[in-house]
Amino acid sequence: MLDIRLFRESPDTIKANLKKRGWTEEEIGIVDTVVESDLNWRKSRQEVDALKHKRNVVTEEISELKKAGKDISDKIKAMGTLNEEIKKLDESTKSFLEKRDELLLRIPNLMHESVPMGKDESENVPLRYWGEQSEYEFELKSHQDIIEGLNQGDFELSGKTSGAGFYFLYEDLVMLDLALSRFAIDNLRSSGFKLIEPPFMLRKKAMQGVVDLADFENMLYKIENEDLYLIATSEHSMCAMLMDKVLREKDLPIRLCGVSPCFRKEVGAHGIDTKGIFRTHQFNKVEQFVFSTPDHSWDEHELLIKNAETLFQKLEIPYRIVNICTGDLGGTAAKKYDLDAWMPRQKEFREVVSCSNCTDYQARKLNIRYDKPDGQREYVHTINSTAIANSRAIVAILENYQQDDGTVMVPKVLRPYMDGLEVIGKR
RNA sequence: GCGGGGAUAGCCCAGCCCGGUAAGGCGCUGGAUUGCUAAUCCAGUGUUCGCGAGAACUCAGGGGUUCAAAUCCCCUUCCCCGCGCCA
Repeated sequence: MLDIRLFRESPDTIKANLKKRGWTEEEIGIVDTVVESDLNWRKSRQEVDALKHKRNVVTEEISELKKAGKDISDKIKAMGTLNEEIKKLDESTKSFLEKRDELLLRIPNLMHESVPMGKDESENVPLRYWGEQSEYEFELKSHQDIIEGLNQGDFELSGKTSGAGFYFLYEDLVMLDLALSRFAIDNLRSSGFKLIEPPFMLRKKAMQGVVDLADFENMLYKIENEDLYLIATSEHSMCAMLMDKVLREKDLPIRLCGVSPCFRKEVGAHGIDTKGIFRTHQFNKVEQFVFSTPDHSWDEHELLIKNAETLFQKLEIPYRIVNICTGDLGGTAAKKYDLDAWMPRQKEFREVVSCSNCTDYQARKLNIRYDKPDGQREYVHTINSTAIANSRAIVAILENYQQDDGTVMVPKVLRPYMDGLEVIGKR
């Protein structure tokens, strides 16, 4: 969430940001409502503080009188009515604050100036391209057909057991999945990232600090009768793991490499991706996550996207980097790059990596701060990026590395992780 | 799941029995002193409100008793030890 001080000092900054994000004038009115409830709270707070001060003074007097052995019944009587007033006023003060904070949670992050203006994903801006798109002399197959044709997985069985959006993978594709994880892990660890296997479920309090409110409805699976949600990425666990902590500046940046399955409801997802493994309710992913000082978070953001690019370059899969525009940027991020891999069969670039700087938006919700040498205490910045989203990387490999006989070459860098296997054939 | 012990500031820890408004240490910051460093000494070091003087809050979270709660009572969460169950 945003700093309440910004609403007091510069509400127009927030309004301009909302406008860029495509909010209507009416929706932008929420900013004034926040300012108003903040004023109400502060006013009410001052009144109740004055009464509490009075109470503390009387308490002190009673203590003195009692020591002196004098009568205190008058004082105690006055205290009764005072306490009633305080209780009443305390409740309304609390409700003003709750209203303010509830509204505050609905207001998205301030965007970086380099985020391009645009109404939706069609106006995202490609920044650079890498790799050469191969020429194919034969008719390319979809990744689903390749998987089923080679008997390396099954979607009908998973449909029966679990519904659409799940998959069974067999043999070489399982090994490929594991190889991708290990490939990404080894690269990140050698760059100094700390390897983490996190909890796959989080309490609401922790989850709320990391995600948008809407995500609870559209993305997250809840465990029945428990205060637990399945993570949709290890970003969630890694970000929440330091909630309520005060870090030291010398320990920053903290660079983490998370490995976990990801669970997503994908409400609203429909159409071409219903079959196959491109968009699923469950997949494995290696994630980069950084806690940084505000001064360095933009450097870290660039570092993470570079790391992701390095992985795809080593996999020899053509891609482009896209700067996500104002109208398509999620509420938590201040700026986001996508890495879109070239899919020769679909003849288009598809998102396989997403890299966001959330600045202090998550840190403020989770209360993650750091001590500066001058004694000041500030919120950290959080930056996250996919390293490899395995199922999507597999799709990219199947599309790019397929051969005319229906088999698929294994990218060279993955072969050491697959007992030297060079070609995925029929099982 | 059962029994016992815990949760206090960035970290460690006292106070709880016996209610009177968070002590001390470490670390960090500033200052003094000193060829330099170290050591030593002094001061500061939770959150919020207030232009300010100042004030309120803060002892895992919530409720209660009381003029007054870190302290007494109840509920919840988490951690540790033992038992049980278990990949």
